[in-house]
Amino acid sequence: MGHHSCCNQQKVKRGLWSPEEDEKLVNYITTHGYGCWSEVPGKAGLQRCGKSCRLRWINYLRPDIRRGRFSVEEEKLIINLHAVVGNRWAHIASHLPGRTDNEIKNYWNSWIKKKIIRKPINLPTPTSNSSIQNHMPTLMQAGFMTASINQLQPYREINCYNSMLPSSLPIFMFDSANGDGSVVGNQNYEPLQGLPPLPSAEGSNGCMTAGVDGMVAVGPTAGFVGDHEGDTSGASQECFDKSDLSEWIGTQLYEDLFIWDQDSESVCVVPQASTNDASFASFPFTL
DNA sequence: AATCGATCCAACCGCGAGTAA
DNA sequence: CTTACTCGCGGTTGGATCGAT
Repeated sequence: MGHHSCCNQQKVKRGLWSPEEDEKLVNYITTHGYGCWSEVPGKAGLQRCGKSCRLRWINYLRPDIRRGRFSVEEEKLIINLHAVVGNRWAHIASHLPGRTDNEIKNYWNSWIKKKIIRKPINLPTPTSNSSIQNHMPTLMQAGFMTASINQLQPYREINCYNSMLPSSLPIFMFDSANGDGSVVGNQNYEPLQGLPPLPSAEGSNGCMTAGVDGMVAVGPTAGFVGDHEGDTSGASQECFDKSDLSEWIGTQLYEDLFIWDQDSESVCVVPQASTNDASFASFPFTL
């Protein structure tokens, strides 16, 4: 495509920066500052566009930049922040002094590739929900954290595999009786402490529509997951909006989550870092 | 040593927001 | 109100590097 508007009137160099260009930019910025990036190339004697200068300075040349591998603490912080704000890299970077949004984004994308790209596995034909339970080790071996929902009915029907789940794994059900999505607990039916109430569920604002015997599972870094496969109520397949759930999700991190839908006799996988419906739907496992 | 696929990451692109004229 | 322009952001690309064979 075309160049930036700020580059149209001049012949600009592109590609990697040379040490000489870096030196010119650093010398100019350190003595004059950068009030207007579009003026920087001309005044600094660079055949670059202002946008390129800005990017080079912010991502590489500024003195407070921190390079090298991310520490464990930084990694945790990135994961936690991503669970809250999603792909708002600049926001995440603002919490990590010396790190750039670009660096964090690159790190995250490569991390994602390592963590979530897995091949589908063959699952056995279930005769009952317990048969799924029998094969949980297989799923675990394949690298998935697993959970199972006996029936997608109100929360009292939750049937999970307690020993295989972290105690903090949040599962919350949409209560069709009162249109309230406020029931939150872990697989032991214990309410999770210190969590704010779920956002109100209103179909018009991206939250799950009232009246659906739906289920929402908070996946790993996902903000939301759609309601269950096989829902024939005709109601919305809308999800809780990620931003609405961000406070609730907080700093939790989970591995892939298996959801067993008895109605459709299928298992769906909520992949790590799934961030939308499409991603959810792209991992169906029909038995 | 050579080859080649995988991975990394610096840089580019397009878009939206803000703002001045 | 409209237009033009700049800045900043997130998504994407492609060259450089790494590692396995």
